[in-house]
Amino acid sequence: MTLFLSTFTNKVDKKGRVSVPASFRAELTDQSFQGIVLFRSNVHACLEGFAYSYMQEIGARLDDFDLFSAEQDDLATAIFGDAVQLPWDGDGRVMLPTELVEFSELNEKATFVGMGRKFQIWSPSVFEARRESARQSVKSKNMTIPKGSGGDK
Amino acid sequence: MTLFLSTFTNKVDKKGRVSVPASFRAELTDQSFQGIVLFRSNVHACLEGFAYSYMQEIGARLDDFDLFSAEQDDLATAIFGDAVQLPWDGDGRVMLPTELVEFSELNEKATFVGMGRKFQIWSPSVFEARRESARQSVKSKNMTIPKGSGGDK
DNA sequence: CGCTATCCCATGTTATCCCATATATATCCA
DNA sequence: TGGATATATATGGGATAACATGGGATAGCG
Repeated sequence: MTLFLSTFTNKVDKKGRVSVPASFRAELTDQSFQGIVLFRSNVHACLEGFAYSYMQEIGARLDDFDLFSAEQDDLATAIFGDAVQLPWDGDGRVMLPTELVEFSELNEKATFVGMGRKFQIWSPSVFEARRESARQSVKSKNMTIPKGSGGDK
Repeated sequence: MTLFLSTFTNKVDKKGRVSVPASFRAELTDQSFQGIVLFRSNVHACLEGFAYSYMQEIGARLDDFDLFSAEQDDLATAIFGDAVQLPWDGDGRVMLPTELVEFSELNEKATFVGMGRKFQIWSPSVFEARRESARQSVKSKNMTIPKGSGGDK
């Protein structure tokens, strides 16, 4: 099972290419498609990345809906229509489409954030702000982690 | 397993030809018929495209209806009766029949929308509205994709 | 014969491939 | 232990192929 961990910041070259962190690639070697699938986040100014196999899984689940039903149509349009399929080259780099670069404000560097089954791609400066706001939120609302989980790192 | 992803907008030239996106073609190379199967959507002002193999599966699903039921008859007529087989040329272009062009208001550009097992072809401007409505619908109705391959929807 | 679709080739743009280099970490042997 | 050599990763850039598109030539069909 794929598990994306840790944070890496790589350079976006003038061709629009960026190296996918090697440890992320290692999680994705056994799939039919050599690359990643990206979406725009509908919450933050960042991109969300998934394994191609994860998309296949969603495709299979959508088959449980009635063909031509309104739900199936809406979901398929919102999910698959918005997805972008990016193969990597021999050196593990992908080409970020300009729309996605603009959307997530990736000017010269891209921060890959592992989030388990998925990962996110941020502009480093935007991500710093996001990380800080998350920290503040946890602090002010006095959030805690429910018992049973492993504890702080 | 075929999986149509992302959206592509291509030009319709004065001969009525459109390039089928290369990534879509790649999903369809292994079939006996070199081309796509199209018919008019029963819901939207767009065209629906399928892999030939998926048409066979639809046929199988239709068998779940009573052989002479009114619904089976209606669906079979709407889907199979309306279907058009379009072979592509050496460069991956298909000729859109004028009835289909008029039905879906494809004047000079055509937007191919990946929807997993199938894809749709829209007039770009019409699709913009559709995309927004699909997003809203997913959001407001709180739609989710069922977990696992089980039956719940 | 005239219309239209199919085939074929040309073109510009852009992505992909491939190799070179830098840097860091790991490995090995004296 | 030290120092030199390997391995993996990230990055830069030139050569090449792929793709979308235009248009002419040819073949089929009415």
